[in-house]
Amino acid sequence: MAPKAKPAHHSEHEWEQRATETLADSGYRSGGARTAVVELLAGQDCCLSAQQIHDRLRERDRKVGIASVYRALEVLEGEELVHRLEVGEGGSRYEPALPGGDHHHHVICDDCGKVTAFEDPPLEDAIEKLAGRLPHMVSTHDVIIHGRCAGCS
Amino acid sequence: MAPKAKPAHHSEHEWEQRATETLADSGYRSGGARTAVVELLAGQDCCLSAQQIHDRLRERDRKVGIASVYRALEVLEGEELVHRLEVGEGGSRYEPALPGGDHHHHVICDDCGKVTAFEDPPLEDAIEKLAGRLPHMVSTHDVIIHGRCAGCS
DNA sequence: GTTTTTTTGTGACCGAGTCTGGTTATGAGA
DNA sequence: TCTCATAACCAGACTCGGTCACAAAAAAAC
Repeated sequence: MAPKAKPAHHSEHEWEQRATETLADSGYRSGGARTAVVELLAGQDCCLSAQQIHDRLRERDRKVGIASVYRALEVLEGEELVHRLEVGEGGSRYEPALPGGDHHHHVICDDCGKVTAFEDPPLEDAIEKLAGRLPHMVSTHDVIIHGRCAGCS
Repeated sequence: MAPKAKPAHHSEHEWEQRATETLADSGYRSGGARTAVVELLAGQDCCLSAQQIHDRLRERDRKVGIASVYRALEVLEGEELVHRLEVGEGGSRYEPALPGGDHHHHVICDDCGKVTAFEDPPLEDAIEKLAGRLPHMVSTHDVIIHGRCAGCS
């Protein structure tokens, strides 16, 4: 029902490959910092903050500047390769955008701050129908559920 | 379908009254700044940023400090009288919380930044059912739809 | 009206995110 | 392979939303 953390499977490498190609096609050069960010994100399935990305890269001895992380994320978001979401607590989070609307949403524990992903087809359905009724050109959507996780009750 | 800006009607005064009572019951004294914030919010039906609240109060010659605005909002959120939401673009927004789950969600135009409210019973329904399936004690939820408004297309 | 306690405003402060300038790496063309 | 224009990089300065600390002002309690 609520897949916790899917183990690495092929779609992640697919994403990395797609990302690399898309960036090249759009005329971006292959610098170290951006590549490192793409590699890290590829191995990740749920959202990370820019700071987390920065820290993890340093742990792996990829000394990229924080500004480069933001720049890379900005480019990736522009190419619709990552999805940025605001999750409260001041600060955006980023996750790889999988193709074909295959996406999940997030539950936040207001106690411990833990973020968990979930998928729910009926919810997607309701949103899709709703999108047709709005006078907007709908591109993406985020659903954020607040509550208290099992551990904090 | 998507009510733009409902004219002031009784529920707003109800909210103001309820807010005042709740605050008094919880032992808060009636200072000028918090009262001003409550009054302003009561006349508002959709979300405002702290900065917007601060500015509008100054326009009305209520010289409240920005810290007081944040403090008032923090208290009101704690009493579940206002709902805080993250809408992107760095910064929270606040709106009066109407009783009984009677709430709306928001569409953001990624071009001009305009925020519009909408209601959608089927969506609420899907979320309610989903909440039962999650291992969390769900308290609130936000749905944020990104797109391009009619004016920006 | 005096005392006690909350509330308020100011200004210093913090941290996420952005911008800038100078440096380094990339890739295309000779 | 060498050159060179340009993209990408990093560090550090800066912006801006939000918080903290503290002294002054205002409520309630007496």
